[in-house]
Amino acid sequence: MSVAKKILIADDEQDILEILQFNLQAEGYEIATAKNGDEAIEKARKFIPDLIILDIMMPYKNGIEVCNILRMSPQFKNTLIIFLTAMSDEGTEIKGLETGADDFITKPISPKVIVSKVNALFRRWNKTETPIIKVGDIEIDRERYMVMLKGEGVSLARKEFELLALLASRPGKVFLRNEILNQIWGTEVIVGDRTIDVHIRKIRQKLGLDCISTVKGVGYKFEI
Amino acid sequence: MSVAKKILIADDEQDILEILQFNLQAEGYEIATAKNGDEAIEKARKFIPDLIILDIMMPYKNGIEVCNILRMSPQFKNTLIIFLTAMSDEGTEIKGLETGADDFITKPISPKVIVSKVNALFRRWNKTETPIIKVGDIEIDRERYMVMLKGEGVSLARKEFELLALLASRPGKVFLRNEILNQIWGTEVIVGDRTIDVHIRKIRQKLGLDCISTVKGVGYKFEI
DNA sequence: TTTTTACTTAACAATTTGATAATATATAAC
DNA sequence: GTTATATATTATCAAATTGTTAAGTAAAAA
Repeated sequence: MSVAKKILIADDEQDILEILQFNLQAEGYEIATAKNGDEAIEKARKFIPDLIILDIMMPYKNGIEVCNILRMSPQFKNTLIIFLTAMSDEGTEIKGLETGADDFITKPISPKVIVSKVNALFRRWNKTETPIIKVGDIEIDRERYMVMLKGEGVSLARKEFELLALLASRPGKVFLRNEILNQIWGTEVIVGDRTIDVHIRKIRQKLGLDCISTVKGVGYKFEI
Repeated sequence: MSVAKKILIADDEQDILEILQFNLQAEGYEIATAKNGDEAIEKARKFIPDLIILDIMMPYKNGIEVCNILRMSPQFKNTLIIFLTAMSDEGTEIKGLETGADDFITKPISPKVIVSKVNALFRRWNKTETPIIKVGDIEIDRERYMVMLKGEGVSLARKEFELLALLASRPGKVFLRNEILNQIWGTEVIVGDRTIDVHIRKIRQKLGLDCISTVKGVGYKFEI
């Protein structure tokens, strides 16, 4: 199973924020919210979402401005952006699409429609995006199920690979043991306490590199 | 620039057909039109469009039915489909997306919006599919159903050929067993667990070359 | 009809993987 | 420094996965 996709929602109406947050969380997405343009930019930089839902009309920088600013930085070149627009102002819609938005949704919004669109966007996006993670000397190619260490291929078993890919998907972030269990083993399967350790050990052994560090009492993190 | 992309538009309202045709033609697309569901299917088979714009409400098979029928044939597995829906009938929209549509547009339509969406979709989908795949010493001609190995023709049975062509369509990518089953056998047919293995074995045998590698617990990939 | 070909399945061998138990080691708390 | 707790390490074994061969079936070709 892959990592939960992150979505940032920016809207000045509290109701909409809550409705969207609730519905998208129920689909398994990880959500952050912002109440205005400036906050949206700030949160985007911290949260690094895969998708940003931007209301066009917001105080302190509108959605289009936010989109333009974010798109300038290479970090957000490939981030999906959906605009939320109050009326069917055609000019705005077009402008939005040309700014680099990937879709737009007209208010009043319907939770089901939004969830559908979001799912569809990710489905499509998954196909085109290259799932390669590069950190330092390590290159993790989820499509090829390959790990390259200084150009040399290292062969990991499935669980090992998935575990490494999970940790490396967000270098620096500490993954709780529970998080790891949920992501790799799912909620149904129950495995013993030492299972994660053993897999971690095998990864360390095979990579011969100290890139996974233990945070005692908490979990593990990937770092160079 | 490559060959003009082909778009089939199916709608029972003459006005809409004309407006869309005019606008999309102006963008350089090659257009075919249909006035009802049956005609849409017929034209699709002849015209082999890259994108189909389907009105939901049409006489003789509605858009969803057309979509379902087309998606059954592997020829249209990767064709883009956009639904055109009259009112924001939420249920229909959802159903459409789950049927395999890639997007939907709500009437009343705006030519500009549609052109934008179409352009955006193609931009995203721009994975040029060549009928001939060349990797190393191997040449796979999907049109002629022929495999050449170092200039020598190798004769593969149909399933073998399709399997090889699928794997070779993206060298390096690991295809999950499920993916393979869906692509080659379709969702309806159910075959045993060892079927894929046996075909893989035959391909390996006939090619006498180690170009398909197993990723245990995951699937197979084509590599030189 | 007979023969050939393509496809699928069954059965078993070979291999790999994943989980656990048992023990050792490190780290934090006292 | 000692104790308690968490993690590391290793070996072992069961389960899951794939490889291989042979054989059966149905459709196409001769």
